[in-house]
Amino acid sequence: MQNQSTTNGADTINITLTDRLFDALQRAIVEGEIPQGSKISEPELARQHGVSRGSLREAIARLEARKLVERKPNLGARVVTLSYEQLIEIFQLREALEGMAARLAAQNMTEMEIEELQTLLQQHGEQIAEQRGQAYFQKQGDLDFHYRIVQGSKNNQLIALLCNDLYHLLRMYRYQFGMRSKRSQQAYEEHHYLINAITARDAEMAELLMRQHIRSSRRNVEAVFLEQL
Amino acid sequence: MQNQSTTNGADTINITLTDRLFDALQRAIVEGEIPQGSKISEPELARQHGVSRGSLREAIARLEARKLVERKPNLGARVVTLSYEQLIEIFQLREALEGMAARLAAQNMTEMEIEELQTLLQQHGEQIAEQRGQAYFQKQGDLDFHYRIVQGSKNNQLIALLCNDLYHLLRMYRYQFGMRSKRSQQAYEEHHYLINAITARDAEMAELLMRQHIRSSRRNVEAVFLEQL
DNA sequence: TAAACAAAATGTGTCGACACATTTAAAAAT
DNA sequence: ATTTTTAAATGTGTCGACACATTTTGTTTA
Repeated sequence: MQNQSTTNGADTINITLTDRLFDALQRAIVEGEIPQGSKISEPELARQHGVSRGSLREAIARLEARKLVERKPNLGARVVTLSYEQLIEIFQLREALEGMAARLAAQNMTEMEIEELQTLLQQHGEQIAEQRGQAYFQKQGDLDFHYRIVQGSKNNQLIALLCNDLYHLLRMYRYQFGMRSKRSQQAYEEHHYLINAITARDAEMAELLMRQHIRSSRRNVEAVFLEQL
Repeated sequence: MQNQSTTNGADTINITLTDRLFDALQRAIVEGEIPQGSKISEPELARQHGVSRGSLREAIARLEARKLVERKPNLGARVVTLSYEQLIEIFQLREALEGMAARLAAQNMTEMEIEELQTLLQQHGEQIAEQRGQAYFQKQGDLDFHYRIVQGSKNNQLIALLCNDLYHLLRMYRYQFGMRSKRSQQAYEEHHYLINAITARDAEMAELLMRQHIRSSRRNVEAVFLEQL
């Protein structure tokens, strides 16, 4: 999930210049190094990275496909501006997609994958118990868990959509909105219910629980936002 | 739904060369003019369309983002090869996404939009009754209906995903696999139930019915495929 | 004849340059 | 001083050219 090279399955590691550029720019945008809404000057960026405009342009085109930048003809490209409304829309998307992923995972994960998932969850539990490790858990642990379930669906369309397209946009929100949440304990419990449903191969229940889980997460975000106003 | 110019919202109509190229290539691929799995030679295609390789390359990059072509570094681009497995995966995606769209549409469509949808459906009914108009109905009518519901969700992420990304890939399957179905009468009835749920603002039911509708459609495809073997 | 190698041909990745559009700065007019 | 017009500057869209990788062809060798 962390640093996949986007284009290649696994064969060739990050060869082309455009690939590296794309990864670099994506990181810079997601982490806010290049701020929201800022205009991207092709000549300047190309110079900064020591590449030609052509290569840069292809990289920008890919960023556009992932909805990290918006481009208007003859006016150039701007980094997207995140909004509360869009975040809610994304949560609705995730509810539908990851719900289906959980359903399929309950049907298609191997016994070994399920065991590994249980092990992972157990580690999370220990971390929470030990150090009340909120930091790690919510930032990486939650993502890991969801990631494995998506993979477990064995549906390549779903996997590509969630792990390539949506994932980075979501990461951008986490970075730039902070996304603090005191839900780690509850999230852990919800993960637990989910894994039980998957272990029991109860697809219907798995989907239901995943949707509830994501909806709870959304409500938490809504609450955090409201108290900020 | 038919020939939107992809990049622009509505302001500027298809200006850049790359835009036109992209639309032309997309059409050619979807309709099978450029056959599945065929290799794309950049110099040749560029010459045929009378453009430079640079412009063509950007167009190909967009096609890649829509999963209509696959590209491997230093080996070039190929038109995707459609498969039964992938089609099933797409149906699962649609079940999740359009189900959510129906749910949201029941909540967010205006009264006027609902009335228009009813009018549209009524027209479909007449066409079916009159001429047993299978041809039109299944090809365009069904798409129109689904399209309006997706729009009615008012969720821009969902709309972009379904109407831009997935739509053309699905169209490609319809073109190249034939996709004949004797389900038009039943599909019409299912649309009827759906519109009733939306009119009653019953979001839960709308999602359920849409998912059933798409699942039926998938089963029909599965059946057609099995009898072809 | 088949396999291994070498050389030519083709194709992709990357670059720099030019034409036109847009924005910014300056000058003119009210 | 404010607005309109004009000109300079910057930026995007498009092109053609070169370097390197891959494929194809032809040649040599077993």
